[in-house]
Amino acid sequence: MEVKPVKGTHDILGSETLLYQRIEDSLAKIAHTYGYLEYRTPIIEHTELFSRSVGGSSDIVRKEMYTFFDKGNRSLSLRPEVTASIIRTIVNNKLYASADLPIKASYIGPAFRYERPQAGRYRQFSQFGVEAVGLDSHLIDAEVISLGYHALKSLEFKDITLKINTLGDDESRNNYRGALREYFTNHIHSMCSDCQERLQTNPLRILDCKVEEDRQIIKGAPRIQDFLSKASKERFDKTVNLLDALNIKFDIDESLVRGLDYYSEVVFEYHYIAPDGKTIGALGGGGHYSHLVEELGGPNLSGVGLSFGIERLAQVIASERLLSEAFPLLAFYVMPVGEIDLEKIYHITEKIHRLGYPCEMSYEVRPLKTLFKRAERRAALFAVIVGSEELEKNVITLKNMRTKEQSVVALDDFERVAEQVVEEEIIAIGETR
RNA sequence: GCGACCGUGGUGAAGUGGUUAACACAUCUGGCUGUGAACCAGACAUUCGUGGGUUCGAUUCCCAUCGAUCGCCCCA
Repeated sequence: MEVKPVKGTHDILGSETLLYQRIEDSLAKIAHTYGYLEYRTPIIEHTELFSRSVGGSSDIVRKEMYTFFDKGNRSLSLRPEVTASIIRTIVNNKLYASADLPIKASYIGPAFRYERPQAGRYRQFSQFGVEAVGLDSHLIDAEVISLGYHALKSLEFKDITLKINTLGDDESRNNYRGALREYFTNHIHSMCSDCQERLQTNPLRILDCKVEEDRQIIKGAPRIQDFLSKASKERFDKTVNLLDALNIKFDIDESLVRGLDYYSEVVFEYHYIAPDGKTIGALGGGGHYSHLVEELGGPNLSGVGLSFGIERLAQVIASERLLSEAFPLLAFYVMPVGEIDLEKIYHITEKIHRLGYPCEMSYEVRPLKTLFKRAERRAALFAVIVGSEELEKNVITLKNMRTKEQSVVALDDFERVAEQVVEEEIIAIGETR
């Protein structure tokens, strides 16, 4: 009986992995540029960590967590996101006491949510993100938003929609939440069942509802802008003005709420709309949090963070053919010809490995026709043809797969020729793209 | 959690209640002792996701189940 992969998981194989590595390298580099160092935390945590951070009223905690009891009867969960773990380790290690603030952490790794898989959504997926903890300023909010924006730019995304909103501070939100409850209570009988539930749990979420009839009602709802405290309003204006000055385009979207309970003040999401109009939800998003550190047992420090879904990035990059030039190729494919000692061919191949070039040999003698097909499949730059004629003279026949030009090279001279010819070919290929 | 649609070889796929399950690509063998094309001949699914039912007979009809894909919800 064949064993299938677990629903919502996926294998990443061979050349696809090259794309993932390319994306991850690019993201890590951006984070490093902004001064964020990578933190690696476990993928299993005490369930309590997430119920206290992500929030008991969030869908993520209520119905999407992989929760189980271990043999010591501890309730553990696979992490549905990484922010909580980063904050936990900052608190555990009391980094706030010794490090300069803000503490800047980046992360990359798997997260798990039990949802129905669909386009750009998996039960195990990878997140990249950053957290800046311990500085309460529009400067750091803008920095994180800018970092995300430029991360997408570095991956050659062109049409990014950046949505921004503010949820205000505690005072603003309490007042606003009360006003929303009051408003929607009068209309709730004609609204969808989800909204009826949201009215109890988190009325802010009603603003996100996609049901057409409900949207009409939502249009008349009170707006957060009218309930913002002076401090929140000023802070948001400063953030937005700074982004303007940085030449980052964004849309203010008052319906943007986000499903994790710990956010306050600025929140944002990055969206991509394909030329054919298709979307796959948010590529990434984040926001500011005021009480998360305290909630997890640390001092009263605020933070701001963002995260991206690697699979979603990869999906767009693959379908829009971004980054197509970036993949490493096989430099040499070694082809044995005729009746020949394959060990001698292997020695030549080993020599090329020692020089540091990606290289493979055919482990069997096949018609050259077949070997050329294999070389093509491997996107090899050069064929190295070796038969008894070559072995006798201590040479190899070197053929450029693209131009089909062919020359005979002395084995003793191979290192020098290879260096020159590979470099030239990489440049030439770059120019034809 | 709700809904739609699908499940035939390595891949893309056609098909029918009844005897050899099309076709194409890929792969392999040979025609052709060493150069990527083309051509020719041949090989390649004891079997149509899994389990059950209807039937003389099921890949085809029915039910269940699992899985893929997509939409809603939510989010990455």
